[in-house]
Amino acid sequence: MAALDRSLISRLPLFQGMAPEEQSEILRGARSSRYAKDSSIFEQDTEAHSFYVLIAGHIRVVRTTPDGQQVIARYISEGEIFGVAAALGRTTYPASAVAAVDCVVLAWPNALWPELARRFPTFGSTTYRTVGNRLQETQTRVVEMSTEQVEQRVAHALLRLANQTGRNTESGIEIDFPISRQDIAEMTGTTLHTVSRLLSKWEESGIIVSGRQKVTVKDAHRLVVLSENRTKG
Amino acid sequence: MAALDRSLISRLPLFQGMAPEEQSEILRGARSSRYAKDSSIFEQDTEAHSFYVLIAGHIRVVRTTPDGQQVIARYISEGEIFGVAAALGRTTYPASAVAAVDCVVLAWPNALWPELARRFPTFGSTTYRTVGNRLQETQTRVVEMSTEQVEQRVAHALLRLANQTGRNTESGIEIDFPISRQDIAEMTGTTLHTVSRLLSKWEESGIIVSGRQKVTVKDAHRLVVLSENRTKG
DNA sequence: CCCCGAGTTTGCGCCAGCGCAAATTCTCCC
DNA sequence: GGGAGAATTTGCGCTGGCGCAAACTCGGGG
Repeated sequence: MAALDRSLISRLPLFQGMAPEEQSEILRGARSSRYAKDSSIFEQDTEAHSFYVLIAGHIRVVRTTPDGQQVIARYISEGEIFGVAAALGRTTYPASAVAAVDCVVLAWPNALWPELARRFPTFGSTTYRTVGNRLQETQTRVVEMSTEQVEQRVAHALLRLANQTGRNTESGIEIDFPISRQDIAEMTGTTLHTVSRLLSKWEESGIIVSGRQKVTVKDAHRLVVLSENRTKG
Repeated sequence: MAALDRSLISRLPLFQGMAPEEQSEILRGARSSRYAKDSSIFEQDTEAHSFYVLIAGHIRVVRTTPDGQQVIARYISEGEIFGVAAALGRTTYPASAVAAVDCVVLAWPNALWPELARRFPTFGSTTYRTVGNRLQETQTRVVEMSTEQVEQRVAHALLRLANQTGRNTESGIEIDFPISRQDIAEMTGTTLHTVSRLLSKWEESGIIVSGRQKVTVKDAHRLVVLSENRTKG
C-alpha cells in the first residue's frame, strides 16, 4: 500500500465524496498486488476470498462452459471494483478474471465487506450502483443477441470498447489494450472468422484501422449507423 | 395490508430469519395492490418510485427495443422481490413488469429502502443475494446464446421454467401460468415458428405435452439430454 | 537477422433457422 | 351454439454466418 500513489487512489469514483480519513480507513484493510499479463486474479467456481479494485491495467472477465468454450463477460477498466461475490452473498466466483495487460489491483478480504458497507454507506451504495449497471448491461447484451445480426453486435461491441477504454490518438479512438479477433468473437457470440471478415470490410471503407490485437475506430458515426441498421423485425 | 394473510407473508424467503415484530415493521411501510392479467406493474424507462414483492401470481419482466421487439428478461414467481431499482441506485426501471396472470403485490416507496436496509440487514442482504442470482442467471443466458443451438436453448428454458414454476400433475410437470410459443421465443432469442416446430417434435417423441399457452414436461431427463447435446465447438 | 508460432485473412460449401404465407384449431364472447 | 380472433402448425425457399482448410503475415525471441 505504502508504495501506491494515494492521490491516484483517492481520485477513483469509488471513493468520491468520502473524507480522506475515511478513505484511509478503507484502504487500511487492502493489500495491493501486481498481476502479469495473462495471469489470473481469480478462477471461476473457486471459493471467493476477496473483492478487488483495479488500480492500473485492464482485466478480462471470462466464463468457460463445461466443454471449454469461453465467453467474455466484460472488461474491467481502471478504478472499477470487481469480484464482488461477497456483496452479493455468493461464496464462489461465477467467472475468471484474467489480466489483459500487466495490472495492479487492491484486494480486500471478503470478511471485511459487511463492516465496510456498514461503516461507509457511500462505499456500499457506489458498489451496488456498479452492480446495477452491470446487470443492466448484461441484460442489454441478451437483448442484442436476441434481436440483432452479428454485424450490428460487433459494431456495438467496438463502440462500447471505444467509449469505455478508448484512447484518443491522431488517427482515431484506439482500444488501449491488446484485443484479438477471437476476443471480439467471444464478446459477441460469433467466430473469429466472421469478426475478421467484418473488420476487413470496415477497414476497406475507412471506418476503422486494425492490426494484430489492435483496433482503432476512425469513424464512430458510421459505426453507430451500422449498429442501428435494422434488418430483423 | 390488513386483508392479507400474515402467516403467508411471514413464510416468504425474504423474511426468513427475522423476528415477527421486525416483519411487521417492514410490512407497515408497504401497500398491497392487485393487478389484472396483462396489466403492467411498472413500465420500462419510467421513474422508479417503488420496489415490490410478488405475493400471488406470476410476472413477466420484458424489455422492448427501440423498434418494438420484445425480449423476456425473466419471470417472477411468488415470494420474489422485484423492481429493486432503488437498491441499485437507479432512477428508472430498465424493463417493464407485466402480470402474466392476476397478481397480488406488495409495494414500498423507494424512499423507504435506505432505512429498511439499514435497520434490517437481513432484509438488505437477502435482496442483494437475489440480485446476485439474477446477475449470474443473466450471464448464463448470454453464455447460452453465445454457445448453444436454438434447440438446446429452448430445452434449457423449459427446464428452468419447470424447476422454478412447475406444478406437479399426474401427467408431468406443468408450467403453471399461460405461456405462448411467442413467449418462449422471446425468452430464447428465436421465433415462434421455430419453437412451435421444436415442441411438435418433442411432443411426438413423448418428451412433453403441450396445448394453447400450456406446456407440460413429461420426461425432464430427455430434455436435459437435449439441452446438453453439444453440436458446436 | 532470421525463424517460429500466434494471430489473421480468405475461399468454399453447407445448413440451421428465419421470413413469408397459408391452413388449421382452439377458446372465449356474444 | 356459432362466429371471430388469437394461437398454433406446417410447408417452402433462401441466406447469414458457421465449419473447415489453407495461406499469409507479423512480431518477438534466440
